[in-house]
Parts: sequence; C-alpha cells; structure tokens
Amino acid sequence: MTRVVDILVPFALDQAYSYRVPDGMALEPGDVVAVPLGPRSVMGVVWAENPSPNPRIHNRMKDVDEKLDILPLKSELRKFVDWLAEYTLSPRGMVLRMCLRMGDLGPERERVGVRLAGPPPQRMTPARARVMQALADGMVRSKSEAAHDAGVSAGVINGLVDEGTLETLILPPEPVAKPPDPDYFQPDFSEAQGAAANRLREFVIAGGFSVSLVDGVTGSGKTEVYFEGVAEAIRRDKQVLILMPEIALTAQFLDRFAERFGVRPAEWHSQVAPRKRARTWAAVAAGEVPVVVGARSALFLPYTKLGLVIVDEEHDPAYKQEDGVRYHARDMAVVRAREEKIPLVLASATPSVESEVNARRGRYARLHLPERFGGQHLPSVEAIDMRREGPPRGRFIAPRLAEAVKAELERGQQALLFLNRRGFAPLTLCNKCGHRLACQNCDAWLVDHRFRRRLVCHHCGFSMPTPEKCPKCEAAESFVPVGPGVERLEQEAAELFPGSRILVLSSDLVESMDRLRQELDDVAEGRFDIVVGTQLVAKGHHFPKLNLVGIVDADLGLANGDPRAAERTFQLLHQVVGRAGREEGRGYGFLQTHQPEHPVMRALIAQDREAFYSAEIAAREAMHYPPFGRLASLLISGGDKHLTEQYARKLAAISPLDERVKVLGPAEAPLAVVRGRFRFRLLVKSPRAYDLSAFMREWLAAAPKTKGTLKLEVDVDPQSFL
DNA sequence: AGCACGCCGACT
DNA sequence: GTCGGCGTGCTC
Repeated sequence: MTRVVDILVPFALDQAYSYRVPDGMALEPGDVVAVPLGPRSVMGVVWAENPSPNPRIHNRMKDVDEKLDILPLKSELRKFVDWLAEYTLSPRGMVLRMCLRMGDLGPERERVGVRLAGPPPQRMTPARARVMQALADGMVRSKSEAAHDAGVSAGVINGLVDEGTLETLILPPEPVAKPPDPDYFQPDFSEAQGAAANRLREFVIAGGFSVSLVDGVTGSGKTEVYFEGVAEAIRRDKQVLILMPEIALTAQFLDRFAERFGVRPAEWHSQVAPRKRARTWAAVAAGEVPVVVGARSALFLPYTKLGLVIVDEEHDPAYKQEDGVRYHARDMAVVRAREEKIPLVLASATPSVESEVNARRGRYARLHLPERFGGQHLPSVEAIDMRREGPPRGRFIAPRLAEAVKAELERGQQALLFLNRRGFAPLTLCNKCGHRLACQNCDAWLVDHRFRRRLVCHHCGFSMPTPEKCPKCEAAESFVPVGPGVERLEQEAAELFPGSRILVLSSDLVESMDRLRQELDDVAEGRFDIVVGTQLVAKGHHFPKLNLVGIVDADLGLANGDPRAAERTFQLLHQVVGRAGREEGRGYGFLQTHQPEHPVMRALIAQDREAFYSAEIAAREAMHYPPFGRLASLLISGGDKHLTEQYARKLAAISPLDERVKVLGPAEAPLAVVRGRFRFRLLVKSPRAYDLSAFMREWLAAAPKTKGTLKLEVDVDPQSFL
C-alpha cells in the first residue's frame, strides 16, 4: 500500500491536502516538501500521517515532488499554527505562510577576501600605499573592509589584485549572528533590580511555562533586568526571542544589547533584505542564532531550542496585526511560550489592562521596578485648564506653557511640544459658504499638509493640490484652517520663540530611516531647541537635554468610542511625558486639557498609576469589557451601501442563539466610507470563559457567500473599532 | 497565491 | 460571429 500524508500549503486553504509518498522518500511530519498544486509546484509542510485517505480523492491524489533541503518545522510550531488559525478564524495555510516567509537565498554569492601576498606594485600611489599599510598585518579582510580600512575606493583594491600585490581568496559566509557573551558586561543593580533579575534567572533555570510582568517606569532599567534572563538562557544554550513593537527605531536598542553582550543580536523585521532573511531563517532553524530581536513576525520563526520570549513594550498597539491574519503578537507570544513550555517576560512602564489584571490576580508574576535609575526623578506634571487659561482663538499654546518653554530655552534646555496629529490643520473650510474640503473616497476631511502643499486623506492616501477657489461657491482665498497639526504648531512656536531652532517630526516627513536617526541624534546633541512631534517621538529615543514636555491636546485620544481610549491615552501621554528630564534635575510636563478632572489626567498629574488602573479595571469589569468579557468584531464592507447594509442585517439575523452572547449591530462604522467602500460593523460580546471562536465559526459557516465587492472581515479580540 | 473557466462589450 | 475584460472558484 502506498503511504499517504497530509500536507499544508501556504495559501488561503484551511485544509491540508493528501499526497502519495513515492517509494524510498523518507518523510516525517514537519518536513518541508515541494508538491504539485494545480499546474505548478509549491512549497508545503507535512502536517500529518494519513492512514486512511478519503477514497473520493483517490483519483486526484498526486505524488510529493521532493523533500526540500530545509530543516523541519517542530511539532510545537505546527501546533502553534493550528492553534492560531483556529483562534483567529484564519485559514491554516495563511498562518503557515507566515512561518515560511523566509525570503530568497538565491544563488550563493561568494565573499571575496584579500590579503597582502605579492610584491609591491610597479607604480606606487598614495592610495596604494595606504592599502599596503592597512593590510600590513597579513590578515585576510573582505574587499569592502579593506577599502574602508585604508580609506580608498574598491577600485584601488582591485587594481592591486591585478598587479599581484594582493591575493584573493574565498571567505566563508559571515555568520548571521556572532555568539553573544552572557558575561561581557555586568551592570550595577539596585536592590530591586537585582531581585527582579534573580527571579527572571530562576524562571529560565527552572524552565517550564511562566509569565512575568516586568513593570517599571522609563529609566528604571527594565531592559537591563530582562537582559539578565537573556544571559541565563544563553548560558544554557537556549534561544531567545525579543519582540519589539517597531523595529525601525531600535538602533539604540541594538547598541544597548551590544554593550551588555559584546555583539549585536540577529534582527528580524520587514526591512531585512531577502538574502539576509533567508540566511537568518536557516540559521534560526539550525539553532545557530542565540538571540533574535524582531517585530511580531519573528514569532513565527522555526526556533529549535527556544528558551525565553520577551515582549518589550507589551502594551503597544502595534502588536496587533490588522490585516490578513488578525492576531495580537503579545497574546500569541503567551500561546507560543505555553506550547514551548518556556518562560515569557512582558515588559512595560504602562502595562496593558489585560496584563495588569493578570498580575493582580497572581496569574502573572510581577517584577516591579519602582524607581528611576541613578536617582533620576520622574517629571512633575501639571494640567493647564484650557477652559480657563487657554490661548487666544486660533492659537494652541497656552500662555503658561509658552512661559515655561521660554524659561527652559533661556536655561539652554530643550522643550518638546507633543501633538498626535500630522499636517497643518485637520480641517479646511470656506469662510464664505462653509464648505468643508472632504475626501472623495472616504468619510473624512482632507488634512492640509502645507510642507507638501497638498490636501491629504489619511485613510486612503488620496491627495490633491490645495485648490485656488472654493469648489462650491468659487470664492477665492476663502479657506481657513481649523484645528492644529504639528506643522501649524511649528508656525506658532516660531512666532512665540523667535530665533529658536525648531524641528518637526512626524511620520509623513520622514524621508528615510537614516535621516530620522540623524535628526534624532541632532536633537540629542542639542542642535535643536524645540521639537514639535507626533507619537514618533514617544518611542525609545533618549534626549539628555530635554527638560520640558508640553502635551498640546491631551484630550485628543479620549473622544472616540473606543473601549480602550482611556488606557491608550494614559499609556501614550505617560510615555511622552517620561521623555522629560532623564539626565539632570527634574523635568516638567504640562497637559493642556479641557477636562483636568478626567481619571487619565488626574493619574498623570498625581503620578498615581495604581489609581488609574484601579479605576479603569473597575470600569471594564462593570461593562464586561476585556479582560472581563470577550469581544469579536465583524466588518462588512462593499461598494454599494444598500447591499452592504442588507448583508450585514442578514448576518445579524442568522447569528446562533446563545443567551451568554450578545450580538450588537449592525451599525454604520465610525469610518462609514473608506476608499469608496461602505462599512458596517457588528460587535459580539461574550463572557470571559467562553469559546468565542467556536461561536463565530458556527455563525460564519451558515453565512451566505459574499458576492461582488462585498467583503466580510472577522476580528477576534479587536483593538480598533473604526 | 496562481490559474482556468465563466459570462458580457468592442472588434475583424 | 470572435477576442478579452476580470469576477469566481479550485487546487489533493
């Protein structure tokens, strides 16, 4: 009898397909193979033995093409794929695809090295002399290294090779990651830090599944503490995954890692070039990479001996993948650690309410770091009540904040004005007829971006030059900007603080990663006096001379109906205010707000984190919101409003009956139209201990097929409600 | 993800 | 009458 195995292919298929195993081909579950699929041959992974294949497909069944020379996926990873697919209601093939995004190795490219070997060249030049000197030790260097060391171009090196002065030889490929030294540098720890580090080490030594929440304010040494867990894992020859929300900004983090371990870790994120990606993937699978620092996709790498997972800034909303397979990397890291039976560390100065509740209930071990390192103080925070002491009309910086900024500038210190809004003004209207400039494709205003001289839709990317006349009443020069963006704030700051050097930082103004790093360095080295920025400035970068942070509109994130609005605002503002005064003396934060009595503002002013969490947790519990209840959302969208709404209603009507589950809606989504598509939402609420995925699966199985432009998107544990 | 098969508008 | 648009469905 021919042997049959079920093979999962990385496409939008939930089912594994059955293939015959040719005689003499040794195959095990987890092996990576090439199989015929339709007219082509694709990569797949042996998912299971199939002792009794379905007779109905006997005549269609094909043979496995070949076993590929790729290390197999361990059962833990395969189980993780199954679990995640089931939980998120995604096709298993699409989850597998995330594991196999390994890039293209392409033809092996040889690295050529050079070494001083022959006689000096016939004609000596200054450049050639420098090369001779740089290579005088007779050691082998790669061509580019040699050129760099000697300060010459590659042409000079090649010239010397032709002359016979240098000999070439093939270098072995550079390792993806050099081995980190767990004892390279031993930091000085405070008592609390030492105790936390010890507990982490114990978790790593003990092995087995555990979750720790390392919770400490910015500057409390969270990173250094969890590095001790990393060091312990390295000593035990285990692999470590460190997840980061935004890898692009972590040059500083990589340097910190190198200071502790002597070398930089391997990186994994979307910007890693395909070749490097392929080599990293293979090296991880071979167990040759001890530490990976990566974005959420690093969760799907084929580690062979994973011993520890760290989720840094675990509260960050960027961990939620919002398209395709919708998953939350922090939650899935917990699942992966459970599957691998290893410890997990969540780190944050402002933990998510979910993690905080788990810590309070004792499900997670809490490792609390109460103080800033080296006697630094937290900035003192004051509210500026915009109802009583706001700026004049058309201005956005209150007099008291302006005074404080002026005082800092006079002391040679820097100030940050934070406003989480890109562009010049969020709304432009005609003062003759009241017409508002809106996007043609979306239910949204066009944002005035003056630096680019365009009006831009932030939802679909549509943009147009600012028109000369009002499109409605044809009045000329009648447009007035309404509300501030960072560009407008810069204009105001330039008027208020003449002669100061101002830098505007927002994602749409970032030309390149290198340029951004350069600008951040410029700020750190004091080449700017005032930074006006969006949340881009909240992350990770340290500015020693920054002493004052002004939050221009602290209420901005609170207005929408998002159940996590308060939490998000608290986390973001806490992080931004924490930028102030980390080096010398005490920093100041000002919150411009219309509701200084709001729990978020009060907690920030009183620096009473516990009060905020207690209030927020109580509110969530009363509303049965996560983590005291579960949510799933359905987004129905389509080009025809009526058909879309009709389908949404139909869907609601056929939802399975279960008195524990509430189906809300359909309602028009807060963003009712995006890219010309009408959007309706359904929200599903269930108790905490309820299999909401199963409920959704049963429901969708009975749903009519979507036709035409109609699209149905399911999100279990949604984070965004737009 | 590809690729084939399907049914409605402008061409030889 | 055919060519081809891409919308829909299948791939063991």
